[in-house]
Amino acid sequence: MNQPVARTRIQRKNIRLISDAALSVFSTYGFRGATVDQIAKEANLSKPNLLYYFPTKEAIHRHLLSTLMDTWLDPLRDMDPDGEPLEEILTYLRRKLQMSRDHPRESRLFANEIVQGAPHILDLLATDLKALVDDKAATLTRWMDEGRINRTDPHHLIFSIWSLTQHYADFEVQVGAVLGPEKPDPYPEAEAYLTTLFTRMLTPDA
Amino acid sequence: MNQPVARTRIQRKNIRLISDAALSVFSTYGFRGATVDQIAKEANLSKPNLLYYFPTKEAIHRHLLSTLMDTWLDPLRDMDPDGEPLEEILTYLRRKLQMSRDHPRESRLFANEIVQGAPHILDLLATDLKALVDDKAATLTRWMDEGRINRTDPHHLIFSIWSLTQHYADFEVQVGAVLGPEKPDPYPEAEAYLTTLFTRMLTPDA
DNA sequence: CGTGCCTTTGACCAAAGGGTCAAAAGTAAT
DNA sequence: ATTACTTTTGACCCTTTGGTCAAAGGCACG
Repeated sequence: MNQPVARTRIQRKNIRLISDAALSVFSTYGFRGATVDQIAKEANLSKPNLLYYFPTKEAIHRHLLSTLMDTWLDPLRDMDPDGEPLEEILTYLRRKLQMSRDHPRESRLFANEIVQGAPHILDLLATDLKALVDDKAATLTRWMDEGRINRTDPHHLIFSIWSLTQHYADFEVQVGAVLGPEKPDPYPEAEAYLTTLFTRMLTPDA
Repeated sequence: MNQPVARTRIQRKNIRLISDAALSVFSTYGFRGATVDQIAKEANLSKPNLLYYFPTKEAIHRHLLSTLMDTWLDPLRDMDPDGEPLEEILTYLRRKLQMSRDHPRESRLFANEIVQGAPHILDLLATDLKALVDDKAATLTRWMDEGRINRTDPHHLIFSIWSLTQHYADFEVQVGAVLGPEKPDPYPEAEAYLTTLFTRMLTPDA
């Protein structure tokens, strides 16, 4: 059971339980701050039972990160070079925002990992992620060359979409504290604000 | 030595050493992931010696957070209700970006704290920070009423400045990995990009 | 129902962690 | 040089933590 390639029904169920529990715990405390006991308790398993499915704490963490990495980048991957530029970018923006709303723990897992120096995925960032971003940046540059969106730095454009959307998941408690209890769901306003922001930024000058 | 009110030269020196070391360690591993031994080693002190100045690990962390909180909010506090709106906002933006560049560890300390649910400062966020933001949001709203900047959601405008600027400190390794080693300093481009972004967003339509 | 495999667990271990303490080593002012 | 005070340290303690192991308890299938 070194890599969790689930064969039986029980395995599938428990690996799902553990992954979910670990996601909660790692995203709340970071890798070093999380404990195996805590994950086990959250999953309603005994610690040795948990370690029967994943040999080490690191293996659980690795499993989560690699499972999530792909999902996380899908929206960017799906940005269509042949689509209508502004529409493609706004769709990307909205999908990212939707991911913050629907999967805040996943977002915070990555946030923890990266804030802490990305010790477990630094190589992936410098290879896979860089390649994808460079590719999409080239598409953005072409759109700018064609005069279909305003000229600007494509990499920083992408960074800005990341930071703005992930902020609502990663800094959820701060957003909640500042907006106060009478505004429990900031996402509708966020979407309107961000749509305007990028529309104004990118719509070609007359 | 319950609260570090430095009296002697040695105390001042060691409290400075400890604070600096603790900043590095807490900002890299989060509160629970950090160890007292590690902070002590980083400060070139023995563990008992460190604990002579701060009674507990929590006390060091509290000391850092409360010391930094004020500094951190100064740029927003300084946004002048009687100034030129766009200029005030862009100055705020640039000062925040400068803080990310000059004090990335401080930024990551807060990022860790807030990503992990802000257990130690949640009350401050809901009181002091909320009050300050609400106050400045009112100023922004007035500027919009006066037609001096475009109308938009003032709270989300502030959130966007936070997220965009802090991104460069908090996600430093990711930015570095994506831009690659030949672009070691992203800040000039970031400043140009963000200036354009907010200028386009806020300059009143003709 | 018996056999063989999968799953679960209580007991245990060594290392690391936060923190204490009494005694030693400095420091400063007389 | 003495005195009174501050600073530093080695040794120690208890708890938490990541991980092991052998034995017990299920489960499926002929």
